[in-house]
Amino acid sequence: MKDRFRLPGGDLEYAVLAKLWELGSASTRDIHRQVGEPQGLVYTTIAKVLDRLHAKRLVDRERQGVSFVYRPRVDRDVVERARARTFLSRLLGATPRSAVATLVDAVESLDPKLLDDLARIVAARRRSRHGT
Amino acid sequence: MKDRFRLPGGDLEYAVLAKLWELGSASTRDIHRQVGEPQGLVYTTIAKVLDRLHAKRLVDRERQGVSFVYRPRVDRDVVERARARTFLSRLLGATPRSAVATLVDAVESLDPKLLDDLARIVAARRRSRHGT
DNA sequence: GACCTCCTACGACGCTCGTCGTAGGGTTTT
DNA sequence: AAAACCCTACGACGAGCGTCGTAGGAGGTC
Repeated sequence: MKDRFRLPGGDLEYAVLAKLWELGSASTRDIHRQVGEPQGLVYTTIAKVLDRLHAKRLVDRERQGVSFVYRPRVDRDVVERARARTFLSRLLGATPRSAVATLVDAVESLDPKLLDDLARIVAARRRSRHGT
Repeated sequence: MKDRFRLPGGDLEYAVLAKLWELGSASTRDIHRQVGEPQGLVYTTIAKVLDRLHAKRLVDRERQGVSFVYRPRVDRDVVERARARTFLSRLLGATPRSAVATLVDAVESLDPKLLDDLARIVAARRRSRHGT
């Protein structure tokens, strides 16, 4: 029975969590400097986000003197997969077929180079499926 | 100077809008029967959503006797493209490269058949790019 | 010891979206 | 006309998130 967690619902939550994956572990101050400050966010904003991440059981925290040190509690892959699924099923909704084209358009318009990555990855996935 | 609108932010808003595109025009009652009732939603919920869609300038309404008849004010393509871009840039975020793979995984896990559509569409897009 | 600094805890607020409830005003039915 | 019905307008509420402000503790500095 695996411990449940709730996905990060917003972009800031996700950015903070991503930074934690990157750093392995970090204090509120660390995260604030690296994620909050560049966006002009106040210290307590980051503290609150970390708090919610903790409430969602996405991170562990450990007291270190006065402050907390946070570290991810869930594998990045697991969260990212779930997140991608959530986004995608919302986007594709009821008519996946026709929406796939729109999705590809969006990928292209975001950065045409991504089309190459996309082609490569799709090809690989399909190949490995045939063997399955 | 094109008239601005705000994207539908939630799934219900989007579903209602999609139904309007499908029908061309419809009364609140129509939409309620086709979208609300199947989900157990009360009439006023749909009325409110339509109201917000109107406030977002996504639909026009016209009085017809006592009730309103709504019709889309913005092309489906335009909204869907914008929507896809929004979702995608949130999903891909800062590290598009690695996230594309996750995206493809999600597509596959949603419905493996979509991989074929995806491959086809990507191929077509890349071909037409080379000519560009 | 008085003071300054840093950290967390807690609560607030605004905005969005899903979801209703209710009031008030026409329309239809009896 | 009275009763029943339907429609919109308006307001509410809760949850999720981003965003702060402030209180109060714990430790270091003068």
